[in-house]
Amino acid sequence: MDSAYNGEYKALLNELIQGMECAKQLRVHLNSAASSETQYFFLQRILSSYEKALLILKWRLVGQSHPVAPPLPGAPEPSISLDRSLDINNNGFKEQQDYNVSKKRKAMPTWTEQVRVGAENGLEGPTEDGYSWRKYGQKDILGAKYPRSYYRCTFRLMHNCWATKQVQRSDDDPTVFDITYKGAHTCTLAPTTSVPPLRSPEKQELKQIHHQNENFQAMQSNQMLMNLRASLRVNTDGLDTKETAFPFSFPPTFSGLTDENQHFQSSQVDDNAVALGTYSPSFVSPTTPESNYFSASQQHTNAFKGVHISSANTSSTNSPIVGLDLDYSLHPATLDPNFPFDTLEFLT
DNA sequence: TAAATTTGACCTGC
DNA sequence: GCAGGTCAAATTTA
Repeated sequence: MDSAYNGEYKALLNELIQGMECAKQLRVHLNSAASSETQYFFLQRILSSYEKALLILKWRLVGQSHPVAPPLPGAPEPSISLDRSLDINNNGFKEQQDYNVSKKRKAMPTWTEQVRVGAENGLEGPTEDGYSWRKYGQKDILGAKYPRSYYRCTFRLMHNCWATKQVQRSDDDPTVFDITYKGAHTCTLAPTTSVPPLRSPEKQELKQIHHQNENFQAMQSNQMLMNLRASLRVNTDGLDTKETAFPFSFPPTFSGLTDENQHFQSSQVDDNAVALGTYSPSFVSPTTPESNYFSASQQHTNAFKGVHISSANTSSTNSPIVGLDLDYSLHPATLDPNFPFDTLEFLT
């Protein structure tokens, strides 16, 4: 197995894991009567993971490295388009005869993503995809309410990177951006963090929308924290057996609500729960308050488990039922299944 | 002052 | 000929 194949395999595995994780989240949100926007967000993430996984498989099947790791810097790309609505047949793959190598601009590999500007991704959506872009044009598109912006890789000259992307705001939903990527990046040594932030109109609009959402989310989070604090029950069935070998992964950290002073007592825990000590909520997701994240630690083994606690307000009782899912363990080899966890706390 | 964005002109493909 | 895509000079920003 060569290194390129290793990289593709890992990327594929990563996409599938992400898709599975999002499906789990969606299931939780469906059961907890979360907002349709939250459910839509996870649905989009699942679809995106499937598309990227298919993209990787597709390139492997035609004997090419996928666009994340192109075969040769600056080389013309094979004629492959992944526009979901046009080019993928019933099997999800295009006919082999269409893979003609062409030097035409339109022949570059193309794929499209739809990104909703919302609480979950905020500014990390359309403009923060891990690469550095420079705007080189903007055009009014016939029949479209909003102009289309054209970006190319900042390192086109430095690293001969010919990746471009087009960003267009949806007519129907101004919070949705259609992003079309063309060409592969060959500038993996040039992370976004080394480049000053973009000053595009999209960025400014995104900031405004994000700011408007923040106040509402903080209010939601406070209410959720109070509800959870008032009636927390933890069901730890199967806590020590549901481990996986996948890397530990939590949602991005938000700089929003933090409350270090609130503690839940272990007396609030079900009889079948392991001794968890005190709960120290220091973080509640402001974006998905129905779902809050904890970590449970075993200090004697220096290991901890990722624990996903969700609350579902039931109509028959005033107490929200809190279910506990063990998602991933960071160091499964070092976990002692017979030893209780020392703490259960919100992630920060 | 360097780097990024804007915008009108030009190019390309259908 | 038209619409979309790109170029490059002018302008703006940090």
